[in-house]
Amino acid sequence: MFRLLPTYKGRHLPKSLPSFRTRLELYSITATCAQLSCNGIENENKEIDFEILFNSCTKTQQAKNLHALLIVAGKAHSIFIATRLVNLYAHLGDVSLSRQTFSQIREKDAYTWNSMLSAYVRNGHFHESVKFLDEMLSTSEVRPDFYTFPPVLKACGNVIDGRRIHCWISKLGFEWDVFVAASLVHMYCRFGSFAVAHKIFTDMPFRDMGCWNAVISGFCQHGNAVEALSVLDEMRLEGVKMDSVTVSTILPICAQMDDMLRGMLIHLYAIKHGLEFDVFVSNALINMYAKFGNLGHAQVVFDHMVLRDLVSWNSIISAYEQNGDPITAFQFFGRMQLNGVQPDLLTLVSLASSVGQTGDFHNSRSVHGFVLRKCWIMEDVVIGNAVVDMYSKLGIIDSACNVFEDLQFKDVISWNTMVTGYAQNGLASEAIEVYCMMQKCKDIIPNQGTWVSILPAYAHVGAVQQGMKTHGRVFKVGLHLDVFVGTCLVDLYGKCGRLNDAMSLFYEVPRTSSVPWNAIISCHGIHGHGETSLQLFRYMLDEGVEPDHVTFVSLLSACSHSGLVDQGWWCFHVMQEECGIKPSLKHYGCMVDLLGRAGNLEIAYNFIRSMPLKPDASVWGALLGACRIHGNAELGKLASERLFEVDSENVGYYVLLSNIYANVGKWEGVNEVRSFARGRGLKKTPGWSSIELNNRIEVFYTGNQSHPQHEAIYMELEILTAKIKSLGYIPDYSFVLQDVEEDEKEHILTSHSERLAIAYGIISTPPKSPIRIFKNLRVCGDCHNATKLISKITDREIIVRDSNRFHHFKDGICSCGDYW
DNA sequence: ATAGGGTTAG
Repeated sequence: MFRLLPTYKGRHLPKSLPSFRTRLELYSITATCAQLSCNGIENENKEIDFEILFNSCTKTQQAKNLHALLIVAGKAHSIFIATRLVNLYAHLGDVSLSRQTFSQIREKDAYTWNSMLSAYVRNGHFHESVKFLDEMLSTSEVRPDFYTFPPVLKACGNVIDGRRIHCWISKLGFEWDVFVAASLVHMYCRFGSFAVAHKIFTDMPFRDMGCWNAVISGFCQHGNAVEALSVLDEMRLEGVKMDSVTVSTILPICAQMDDMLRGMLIHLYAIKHGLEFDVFVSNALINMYAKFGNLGHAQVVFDHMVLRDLVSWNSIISAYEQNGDPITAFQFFGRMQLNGVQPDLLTLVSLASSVGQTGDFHNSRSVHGFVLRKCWIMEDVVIGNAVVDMYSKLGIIDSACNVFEDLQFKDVISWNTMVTGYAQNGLASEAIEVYCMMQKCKDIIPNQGTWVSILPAYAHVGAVQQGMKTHGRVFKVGLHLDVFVGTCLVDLYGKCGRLNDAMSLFYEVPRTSSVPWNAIISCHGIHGHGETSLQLFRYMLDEGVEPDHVTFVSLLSACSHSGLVDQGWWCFHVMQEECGIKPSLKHYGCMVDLLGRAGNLEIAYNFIRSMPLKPDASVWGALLGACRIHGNAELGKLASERLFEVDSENVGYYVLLSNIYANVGKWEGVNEVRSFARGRGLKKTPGWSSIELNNRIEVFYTGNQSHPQHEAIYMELEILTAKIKSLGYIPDYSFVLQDVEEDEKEHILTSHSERLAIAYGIISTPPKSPIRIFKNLRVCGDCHNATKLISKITDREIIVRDSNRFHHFKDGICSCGDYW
């Protein structure tokens, strides 16, 4: 029967020689055909059973081969066979082949048209399906029947199309078919036309489970959970029992409404009524328990499943990924592959997110490569966004940016992800730039996520004016009272030195979660108002808000900025004994900072040695910083040795150590550290300060003379220096870290970036108006002293935020009381 | 050979 092959030609034959694999498949189908044909084609009286061939096709190529075979066998023109082919291609996901086959059929009946219609719907080509229905209605070839309408009702994307189709249904008299009516009800509910839906529903002469479910799921898809539940109650009052469809519709609602009890009761119901082993029900249960953070229950449901499909595997993988256990998520992915289940787009979304959490560089490339090979990045934004997010979480911001730029279609979330990516990698100005580009896209409407990504970027560079403009926009849409947006605003005002504004906003946002509390506690902390932070913490406890690990980081660093050693110990104790939170490295770092800054260097060192965790760079770095403040070169050397064992790449620490040596005049030590750092290819982070004027951020680098007004700035600085000298200012050369002559030292001090920014502020703003400065590094002690006096002679408030905290200078004193 | 209502997402 392989005689069939030479005649296997025509437009369906592939142009090039089929691959070995394809040929194998071709032969196997041909062989089956041959077997059948022995008593089939040769014996004209018997029909070949093509059923088995249709059922054996699992890939488009196989279907094409079968199609070719059918042409050769002269069967393809049978309307029956041709319609089956339309369906086969549709099931395999290739609508264009369905359509091609459809067009080649000369005389089509309602079956054929209906099949093509559902081919579109099944593959998500909703717009085409509605157009196709119009085509069908305007042809005289066939008349639609009640199989025609349900799929297209499911497809229509707006209520206008829905109404149009409803008219046709009424005209043709199919309105009271149960399936058609259920589809109508569902469609109207989806678009929120509950009155119409309800009318059809109550007028129905006969209602089956499908109708009830159509109403309930219609409400759910419209986001109306409360209505959905009330229909459910109504249904139960009428004595109708929930089936597996009802249960799997309602379980996600329980998760959405955070109603664990109801969810568990429905789980019990499912067990009692034997719905437990329905794949949809089990999958919905896994997802629900995952959303409640109850991985144990999710796991039990998964383990008890007899049959698992792709969604089951995706659900358990995402359950672990979303609950912070990416390692287990990956293990399940491995098991899934061992079970021969092929991953889909959603699997890869979870994997990308898992990689983002583990920081696994190697797997990030695998995930990206896999997605590229499958061409999924072109098909769906979601996976593209997930990859962008993955790269930015790994800090590979260039790759993130490349993927982002290559996205064919970008939605709000793509933009938000990119803005957040830059912001969280410390690249606030790039984040702002991307946000500006986004605003130029007319079809992108910012949402809550947009504000949550851009506001921290503004806070980071101190762009309070732009931040306030955003506040206005947020206010217009009522999102300023959203916990997350509200907290970002609190943080913005706090970090931009407007504590009063931060406080009044704080009182407006809902305060039942720890999120806004953490922000306001931290804001008072960096302003040196440690006592206020502690007071807020007490209020928080009084209001019954449960503190989390972030709360204690904010509190401990607040204590540290204000030198509240005893209170810090108290917090450290409360955290463990009363809140049951195990201290993390961050908490230990804060404690070392607190003790060290207060001058208890020995205690800090012993504290580190008694830690149950292996100290990381931030812990040793805190000790090193304390040694710099208190001029302890000996312990500093020890701390730096431990420090470079765990992190030898951070320039900041080399600078600190060399500063310690410079401070005590050990210039050979300075040179040693510098050449060591240079040998590792590390360059000192240049210091800069910025000031926001007229919605623009101006940046000054230390010693920079390229500013258009630099002459005026230096002249102003000379005048200021002369004035403050008359008030008793003596330059403190211990902050000059170069081994140079005295007059050179004075020049170095006066051209520190913060002084340039302050002088610029003084000559560019009206007298007595406050000046707000940002500095990327810590303010040096000499500048601190000088700024105090400048605030006095110019009668201005000068607010300087450095990498560590706020300094509020007024009338010759600083809010930090020289403790910084 | 065709039909309604169901589970996973950045």
